[in-house]
Amino acid sequence: MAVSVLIVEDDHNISELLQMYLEKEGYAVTVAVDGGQGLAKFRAIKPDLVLLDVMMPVMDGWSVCKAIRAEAQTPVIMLTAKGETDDKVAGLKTGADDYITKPFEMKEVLARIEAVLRRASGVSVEKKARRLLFDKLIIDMDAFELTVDGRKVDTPPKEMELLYYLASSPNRVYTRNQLLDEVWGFDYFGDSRTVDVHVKRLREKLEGVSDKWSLKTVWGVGYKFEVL
Amino acid sequence: MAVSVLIVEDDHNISELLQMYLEKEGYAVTVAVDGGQGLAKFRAIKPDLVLLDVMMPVMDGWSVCKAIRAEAQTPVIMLTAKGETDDKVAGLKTGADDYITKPFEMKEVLARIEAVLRRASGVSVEKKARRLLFDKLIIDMDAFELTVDGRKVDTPPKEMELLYYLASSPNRVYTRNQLLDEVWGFDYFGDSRTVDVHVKRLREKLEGVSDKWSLKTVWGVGYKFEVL
DNA sequence: AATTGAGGTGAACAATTTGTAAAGAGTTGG
DNA sequence: CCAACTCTTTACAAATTGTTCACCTCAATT
Repeated sequence: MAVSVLIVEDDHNISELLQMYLEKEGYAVTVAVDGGQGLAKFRAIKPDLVLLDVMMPVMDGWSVCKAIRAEAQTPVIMLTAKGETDDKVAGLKTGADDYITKPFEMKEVLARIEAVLRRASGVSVEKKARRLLFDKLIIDMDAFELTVDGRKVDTPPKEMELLYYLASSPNRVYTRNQLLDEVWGFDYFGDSRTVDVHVKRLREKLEGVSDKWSLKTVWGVGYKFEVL
Repeated sequence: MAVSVLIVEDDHNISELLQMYLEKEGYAVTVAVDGGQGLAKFRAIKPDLVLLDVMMPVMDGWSVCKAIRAEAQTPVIMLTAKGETDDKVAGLKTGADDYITKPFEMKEVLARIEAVLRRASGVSVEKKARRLLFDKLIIDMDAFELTVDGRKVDTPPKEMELLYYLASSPNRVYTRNQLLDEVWGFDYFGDSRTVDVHVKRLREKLEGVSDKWSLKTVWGVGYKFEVL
């Protein structure tokens, strides 16, 4: 059963962006464009979590939050512009579980949603392994360390994330565009050859280390982390 | 089984704030709005701990405390307004276990509750170590002291907490935003570069002391306390 | 074998991130 | 209320990474 999220946000650009990203992650997303509609949809669908913009005409986020709190314990994450809220106590009183300051990164939003859901419990959020082990290779995203043949190898963020992503699904091929979407973010607009360069640099660090795995090119398609 | 706390407080703002924070920490909270109700609820639910406002109409905190003491050893923490210092003397007689002066910080309340519960024992509060030991480094959050190479080093609160947080999970990277959330509080809205400055000042105190650990920057990600 | 398009590679350049100093704001204790 | 201390912000230089581009190599197809 999918986890459902209600987005209450009057800025169409933002809500669309959120919706796209969350749906990609497997959430069932519903969007409301103002406080009143938000409350109505909240009652109708009883979502597992609410993303709530603070600044909205007519009925602002705090009021909606308070109303939601009056009838359910559904976790609420407020979307606030920086400096928008001076009164932290007021915020806490209306019962928000977390805040996200605009402008935000999608990765942060996802992380917070998972954190809040985990805290609120009841809803289980399955977690991916943050540490991948292969022959003479450890990809540790918690420590953000790449260990090759027992030695730590300094590796920049993009390379780490790319390798982690590929190695998370061994033997599966990804096109450059898929990798750009997943590792760089779907809002990235750049040359797909950028992927090649990162693969090349990863290969410099990884080649000849083990014959049990390798970063392979699938001609005309993309790349994969092949494990024998 | 959750630890239960009874809050006896006539100021609705304060009790609500306390309740919210404590519930977030996993406590089962019950609120009473005056002394009489407090005593009734105390008898009904037999909480593990009582937070008791001193200034209340009709039946004040001291009377309630005395009544509680007459029938149980349940730990009691008194909430006193600043300037009611004479209350401390009275408090000793009525058997309160601790005092918190308004206005208080939630962190302090949580710390005291845990301290009192630990002292009173019987109730087990699984706790993180408040004292971390590394080569030539002692981070003691109970004494709030940092000992580097055998010498006490005067260290401001934020730096202590930041170091403690990082050192609590050695080798794990935290982003600036995660650190702001955990150390500064999730309702903190400020520049993430503030973290950098605190790290810098910590480094001044810590650099060159031991080769077994260090405060490392993970470029593009954040910071970690690395232990070899 | 030639052709064509995809991938490899090195280097330049651009963009981002971090270290640091210093100033100003905020707090605390006497 | 002042003095001392702490925290936050800001600015700029330095370091590092990310991106693009040109050119070369290689694979598949005819």
